Amino acid sequence: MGRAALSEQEIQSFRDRLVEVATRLFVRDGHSGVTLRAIAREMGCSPMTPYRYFRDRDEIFAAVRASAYQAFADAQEAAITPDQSPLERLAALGEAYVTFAIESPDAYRLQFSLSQPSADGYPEVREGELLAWMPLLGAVQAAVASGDLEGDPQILAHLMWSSVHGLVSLHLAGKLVMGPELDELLPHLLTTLMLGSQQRPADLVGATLQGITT
Amino acid sequence: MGRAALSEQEIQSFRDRLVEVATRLFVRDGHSGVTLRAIAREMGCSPMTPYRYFRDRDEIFAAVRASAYQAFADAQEAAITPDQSPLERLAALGEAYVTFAIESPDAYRLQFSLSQPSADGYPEVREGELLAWMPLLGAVQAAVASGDLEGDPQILAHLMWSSVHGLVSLHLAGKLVMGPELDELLPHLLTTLMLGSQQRPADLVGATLQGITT
DNA sequence: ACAAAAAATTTACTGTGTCCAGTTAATTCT
DNA sequence: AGAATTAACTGGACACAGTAAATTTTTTGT
Repeated sequence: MGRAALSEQEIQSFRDRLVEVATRLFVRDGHSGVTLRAIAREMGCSPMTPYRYFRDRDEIFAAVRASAYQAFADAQEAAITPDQSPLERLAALGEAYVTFAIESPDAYRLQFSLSQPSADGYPEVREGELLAWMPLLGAVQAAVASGDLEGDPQILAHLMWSSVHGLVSLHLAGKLVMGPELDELLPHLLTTLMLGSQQRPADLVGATLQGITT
Repeated sequence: MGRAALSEQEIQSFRDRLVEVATRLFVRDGHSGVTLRAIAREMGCSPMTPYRYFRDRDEIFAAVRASAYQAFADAQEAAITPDQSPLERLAALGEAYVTFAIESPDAYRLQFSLSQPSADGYPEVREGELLAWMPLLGAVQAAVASGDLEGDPQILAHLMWSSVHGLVSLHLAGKLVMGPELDELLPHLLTTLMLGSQQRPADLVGATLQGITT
């Protein structure tokens, strides 16, 4: 009949390459440096070619975001080792979270900036979010199961996530310049959250976390 | 000689009107709806006229941001009443914080979104940030002075701010759809933070805050 | 009334995302 | 092998953005 349609494999490969290029541009030139035309120039194709593989600009950015989430989830997974106690694991996840945000601020911005278009209609993005969320949830569940923390794991995990996110977020936005810095605040935040979420003697939990986060 | 230069008063009045118009557009059409041309159309002047009063687009947005901070600071101030205990005051500030963010999500985004250009070089924005920060810092200082909380007020205030900011931030980004909602998380967050920041019997502080935030 | 100077507008330029019409290239049927 | 079909791609427009330069309008002192 006619020309064969692109195979799933070809489509995926083009998409992957484009996401890679877009990410590089993002890191190099920041948010406003990533234009369809710049991507196309960098890929050696016409500005319209990407439209065969993505509906529009938003879908391209959704793919880049999904990829960023994947990298983030990997970093979270990598922070986990079998020998950690639940609290140690929580502290390690917090550390990894902050480290990722500091080392890849653009990726982090891409994932969490408020002016990002919502993930509705982009299941890959939602999927990435869930993937990145699992390690923390698992660690909190373990901590509750072991009696290190008390409360609903879903709620506790949300509190920790949002708190650390808020801290990182303000740091990246350059709003922590007056007064204490991120390095100083993170241990305080973690210990405060832990202390507020359990019944054990405060000095015990505090000592455990201080040993990890400093 | 020639024509008189614009008085300081005229300049300020034009700027104020423009910020007002821009804010309205922001609320109505969202981030991408606010263009210089739309502002000019709405103000009944040519697209170039604003350039007499602002250096460029960034400076316009800085003015809008400063104004948003002002409104935010006002909301914080309004949440304070003389008869509140330190802990009640903290809870009230947290409530007011969240309420403002929910009711004026665009203003909030404008202030805190990560992809916002930094406040460097825009002293009015920095000033607004400081203004919005003072009530919380004051309340924390009072709470430490009264013995309700323990620790460095600067650090404690930062922890509270960033935690609540993180929560609101994730909510506005639509990332709290799975599991617990903002209404449920906020009281938990506040009590957890308070409990983690003091030595008093947990049930006492918890009861006080639960009474306020629900 | 006139000249000069500042304000405001018009025009034009570059760069954006995207639509549309035309072109190229690959595959299959005869 | 050759023709027909059809998907992939290209290049050129368009509408919109921010803004620089030139131009016009308005206001004021003489």
